[in-house]
Amino acid sequence: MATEKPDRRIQRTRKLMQNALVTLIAEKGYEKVTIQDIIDRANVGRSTFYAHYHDKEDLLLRGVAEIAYGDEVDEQVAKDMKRRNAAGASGMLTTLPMLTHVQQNRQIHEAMFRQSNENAILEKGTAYLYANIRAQLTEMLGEDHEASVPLPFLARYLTGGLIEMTKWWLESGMQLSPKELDEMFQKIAMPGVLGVLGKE
Amino acid sequence: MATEKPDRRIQRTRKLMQNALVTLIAEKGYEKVTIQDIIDRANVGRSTFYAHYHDKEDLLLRGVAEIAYGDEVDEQVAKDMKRRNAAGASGMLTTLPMLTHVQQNRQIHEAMFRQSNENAILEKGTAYLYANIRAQLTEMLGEDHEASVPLPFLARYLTGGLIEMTKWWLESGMQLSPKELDEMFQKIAMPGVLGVLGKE
DNA sequence: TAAGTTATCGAACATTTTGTTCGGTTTCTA
DNA sequence: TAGAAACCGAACAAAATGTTCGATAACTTA
Repeated sequence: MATEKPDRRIQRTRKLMQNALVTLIAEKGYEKVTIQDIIDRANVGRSTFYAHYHDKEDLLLRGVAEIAYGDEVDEQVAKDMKRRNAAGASGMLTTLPMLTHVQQNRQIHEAMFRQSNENAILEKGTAYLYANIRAQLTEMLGEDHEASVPLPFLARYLTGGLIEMTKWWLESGMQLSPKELDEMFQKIAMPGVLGVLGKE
Repeated sequence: MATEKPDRRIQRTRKLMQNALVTLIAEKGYEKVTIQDIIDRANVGRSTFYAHYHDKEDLLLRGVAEIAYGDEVDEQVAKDMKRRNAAGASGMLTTLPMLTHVQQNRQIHEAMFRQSNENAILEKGTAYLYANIRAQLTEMLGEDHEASVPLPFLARYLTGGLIEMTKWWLESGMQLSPKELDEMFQKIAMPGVLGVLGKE
């Protein structure tokens, strides 16, 4: 599958630049990282950078992202999924391998999410939505009940689902009315919500 | 609440720059938009831009984001929520006002999501996760059943929830084990999934 | 291990983008 | 209509990007 291993110098240089980018993102955020920062941290020449990657994003995608979501990971997850099928775990989605993978590659994922927080306007919208949802959940729960999962966790989950659902809506040309979309959302979200809130 | 209305020239100039940024993001993506692009499109002087905003992100946050998630919007949603409470719609989350708002401010939201797609590494991870989830759903559904919502919609919703949940996990210091997190996810997600797949 | 290939270095350079300054002009408010 | 405030735009400094090329160092393979 993988082509022959390249020259050692190439491997070294690329790994140096990949690590440099990841740690720099963790420190100051993706946008604020300059090429100069990267080559200083990696201690490689300027022209060397451009010999490997076209620009910063190229390094991120072809370099860093492959560590997190390349072929090796795919194989690992595929293996874990087979094991899950063998164990006969139907009625649930297999997400454990992915969560384990996040734990094992924590730094890369922190860099990844750190970058996502740089989307200022989306972050503001997300925070707004989260606060709204969380308030509603608190109200729904009342004082006499206790949820079987942390409320912030539940609110974050719903916020993320709602936003991704909205992206789908826009990307697919807004064929549905807000009312139709809302009904679909209630249908897939509420059973689980009512369950953990002890309100079934 | 709102302070006295500023000079007309200020209102005009800011609106021009805000619109310029939104349309430019829609065209070429946030990162590729330069200050020069903005002032050309808005047809204002260079120094004028810096008289109002510190940089591009400042315009996005203090300018554009306020249109989408400022005080006026808050009031609107609050009003709609009160109406919903009056209608006694318990057992569901109030998201319809937000969806309507997205529909009414489509261009801004498209710009917002367009920017989020510029996070190359997160996008790759999301696409990977989406493909995985969608495949699992297809398998779970089988051939004899039909889902009551579009499968891509469901898969996107779950993907978004899963990612936001993971961000929460990391941000809160990874206190829980992958197994515990997975169990919580199954608990809140699966009832709705099994419901729409007709597998209860 | 020697020969030949390939990667890296680093300085120099053109280009682009950013951010600031300031005197002159236009537009607003009262 | 007079004074205040905003806008213009050219000119500039500084920072970052991206390219080139000859010299040097490191690797591979026979």
